Amino acid sequence: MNKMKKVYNPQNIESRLYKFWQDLGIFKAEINENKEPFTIVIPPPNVTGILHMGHILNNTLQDIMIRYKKMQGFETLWLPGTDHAGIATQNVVEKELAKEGKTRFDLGREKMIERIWEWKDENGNLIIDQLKKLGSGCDWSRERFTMDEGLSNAVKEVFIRLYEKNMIYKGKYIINWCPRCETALADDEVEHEDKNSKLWYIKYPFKNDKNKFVEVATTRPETMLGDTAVAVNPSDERFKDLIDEKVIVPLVNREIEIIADDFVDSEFGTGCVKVTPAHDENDFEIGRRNNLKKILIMDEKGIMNSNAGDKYEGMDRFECRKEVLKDLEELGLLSKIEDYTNRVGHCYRCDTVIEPYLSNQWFVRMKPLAEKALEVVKNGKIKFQTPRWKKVYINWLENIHDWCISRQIWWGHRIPVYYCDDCGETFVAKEKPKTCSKCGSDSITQDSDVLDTWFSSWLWPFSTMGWPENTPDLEYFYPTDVLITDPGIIFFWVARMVMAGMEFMEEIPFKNVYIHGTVLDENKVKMSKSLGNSPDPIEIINKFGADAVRFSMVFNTPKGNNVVYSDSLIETGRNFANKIWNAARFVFMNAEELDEIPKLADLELELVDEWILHRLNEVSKEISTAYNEYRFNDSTHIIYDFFWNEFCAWYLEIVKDRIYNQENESLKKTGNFLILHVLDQSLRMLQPVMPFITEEIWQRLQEFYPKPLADSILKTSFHAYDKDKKFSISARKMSLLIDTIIGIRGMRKDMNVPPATHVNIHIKSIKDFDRHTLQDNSKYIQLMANVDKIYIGDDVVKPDKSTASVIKSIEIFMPLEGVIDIETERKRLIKKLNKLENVFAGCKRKLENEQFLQKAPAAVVEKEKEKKLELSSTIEKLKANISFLE
RNA sequence: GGGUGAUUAGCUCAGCUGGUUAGAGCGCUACGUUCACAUCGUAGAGGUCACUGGUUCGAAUCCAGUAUCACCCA
Repeated sequence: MNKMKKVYNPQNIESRLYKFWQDLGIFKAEINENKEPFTIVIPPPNVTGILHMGHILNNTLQDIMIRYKKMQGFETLWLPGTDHAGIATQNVVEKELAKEGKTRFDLGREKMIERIWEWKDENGNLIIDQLKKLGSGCDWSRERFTMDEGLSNAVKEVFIRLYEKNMIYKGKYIINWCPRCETALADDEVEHEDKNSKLWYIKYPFKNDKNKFVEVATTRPETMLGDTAVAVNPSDERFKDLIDEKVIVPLVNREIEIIADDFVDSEFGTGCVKVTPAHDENDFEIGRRNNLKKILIMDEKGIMNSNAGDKYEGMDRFECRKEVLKDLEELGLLSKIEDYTNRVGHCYRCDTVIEPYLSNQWFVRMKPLAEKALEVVKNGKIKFQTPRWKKVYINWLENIHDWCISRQIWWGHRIPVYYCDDCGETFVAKEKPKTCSKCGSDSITQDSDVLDTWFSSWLWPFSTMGWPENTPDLEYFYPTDVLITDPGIIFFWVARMVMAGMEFMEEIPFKNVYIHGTVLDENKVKMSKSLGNSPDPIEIINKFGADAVRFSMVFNTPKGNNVVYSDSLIETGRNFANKIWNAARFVFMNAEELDEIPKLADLELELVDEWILHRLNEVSKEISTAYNEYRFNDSTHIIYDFFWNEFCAWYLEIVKDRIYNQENESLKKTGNFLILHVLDQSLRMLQPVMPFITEEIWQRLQEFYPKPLADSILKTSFHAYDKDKKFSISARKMSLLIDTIIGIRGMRKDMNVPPATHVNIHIKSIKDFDRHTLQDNSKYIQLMANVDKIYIGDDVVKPDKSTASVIKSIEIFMPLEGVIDIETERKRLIKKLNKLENVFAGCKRKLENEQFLQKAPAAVVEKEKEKKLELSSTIEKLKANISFLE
């Protein structure tokens, strides 16, 4: 066997093992009718993306479920892939082009798309490789990309089906326009940011009396150039008489009317609102209700056009804002400027300020889709494992707007709509028609827009499995079991995937949704690319090991809550990995190879053996339950405590003596087997979280078995809870011994007795159970508390010059020639006494309360009585020991 | 403006359907290198569970309100 280094170094081990798993084909899912499937589709990362800390958490959780379920005997599939990220990817390549002094228009559509494919082939795999470094057990043979042929076909299919059901329409509406990307965006692609801004009050003169004005307030004064009305609330008494009056829009000298509309909030500004139907969503609605003209005053780049007037034409929108204000000021029409905080929309891909813009776009009618998506969540068919997000989901769907799906870019799925250049007829089809069925023309042009990237990823749970074909994969693996993702994506994915699943598969896409927390930096700020506050996870993996990163993230992320990241967090995992490594190292240094694997029933067990088997059994149940309930955080704490504190700190320490000194061959054999057995079982329970180190050690462990159990730990099974393997009495005994040992250690410390100094101990114990337990296992006490001679009896008396301690009903005395300081000793005991007396008082009060005795459950009352009895016994003994000191 | 959540040890947080002597990790203090591990061991200090009411025999836990903070949507 290779010698194990004193400190665990994950560096070489991890990459070697990932290759080992792939060579074994261990992540490859096969359709197997004898097994139940367990499926997860990855929320496809962006092809331009690089791994950030959120991905680490997200993919670790998915991997844990996959690995755990695999060991539970499920046929597991974790289907990976990436999405094409239309705007983002095109932006990346446009930036490259800019360096060469070119734009996409220099290349032309076809060449540009070719160029992006090249970029994708070269760089698109970065994030996939990073996922492998993390250890993700994805089935890479099934890897998908949203622009694969199959997935593209699914997109066309869906567009056509919706179009034919009249659920897709084209129309001129206000949409979110990014003047830099020069495309429309959906509502949820806009990020709102609080901005310290101004509210400008502008006077519009009346047509008939240039010395009278109405005053409006606005945060975007440049839009006044496109105003086609001023609106007031019809019930606002102040302005009743003004309705239908005509006013003049300054600077452009347009004559507009004062109209009445319920939408106007009388409290806001002056109560009179300027209306710009072509540049504001609410104004658009007002315009629609009142039949107003819609005047577009800027172009696709955010440059003012001729409608803005000669003076402003050609100016950038923000430049124009300054000019407009200056000019109004000069005319004396700017009456007031107030500080104002408003929410300004920004493009989620390039952070440019969004312009609400009147534009001809394609939309999906969402209401009918939303209804079904609401139903399956409300009736519990889809379960949110973190329930607070269910409310967010429902709230969004109940207030849903139609979805703008067209984008004015080139990279993506081109809209499968064709127009006859001659007669204008529209065709919706997967392939371009050769001739126009109406006029026979062969001059046919495809719609130039592409579809929103999310229009392909909402199909992901089934398009990746071959839909619209009815494939065996779809038959077997769909619906998937759980979607694990972060809250930012509830609308983009979760909700839309449910809609798509219900609409096209007539079946939910996943049975569970697990929304995990967000990774924050040390100042509790969300990590983001633009802030640059996210560390490079790969550097962290290189520094600490993937296992350490995985473990630490899960260990520190409570269910559904955020995690505050710092490097020191990862030290928890690194230290734990090192602990596991060294425990294994100890086992391997001391264990002897087994000729055969013994049956537990044939082994002679002593107390500590029964105890550790008992704990192993209980812990395996707790962990399984935790995983099944998606309590990842709990599961890591349970295994951490068991391994570190119970197995290492107690079992291994006690069993050392047996291995080194014991003469009883039978017990020696037990110890030898159990250190291997408990290590083996612990590794299996840890495997989902820390796959690398557990595999590495487990492989080495095989050398102690007559023959290897399997070629990978992933092919073994998780420890199954056995209710017949409870050793409750032994657990009680062990806990008494542990309390006693800790008590003695505390006495040493309190009395400043160096650990190396041997002491003798006298224990008085009246209860038979306690006394026998202590007597039968006194060697544990000697070993673990470093005690020489030990006297245990019901008639033990306190030796001269000794310090005392009372543990429940047990009195412990430690003779200390010459070192006892009466005052120190008194303080020690009185401190303990005070604490217990407080507890006792509370206990007594409860039991004297008639209501409590009558109304509390009998078991609770009984427990309280026992507690009181025990406390009074301890207190009595403490008092006696204090009185000895007087 | 609407919605969702948070407030427990110096820091980051657990504490599920009310009954614990309120826990963990990190940090802190003291002591410790008889060799699995100093990425360690042993022992310890540290909390009016944001505030005010209410329900209850009993509230960190349930309800209402107040304050502060965070996130999402308009």
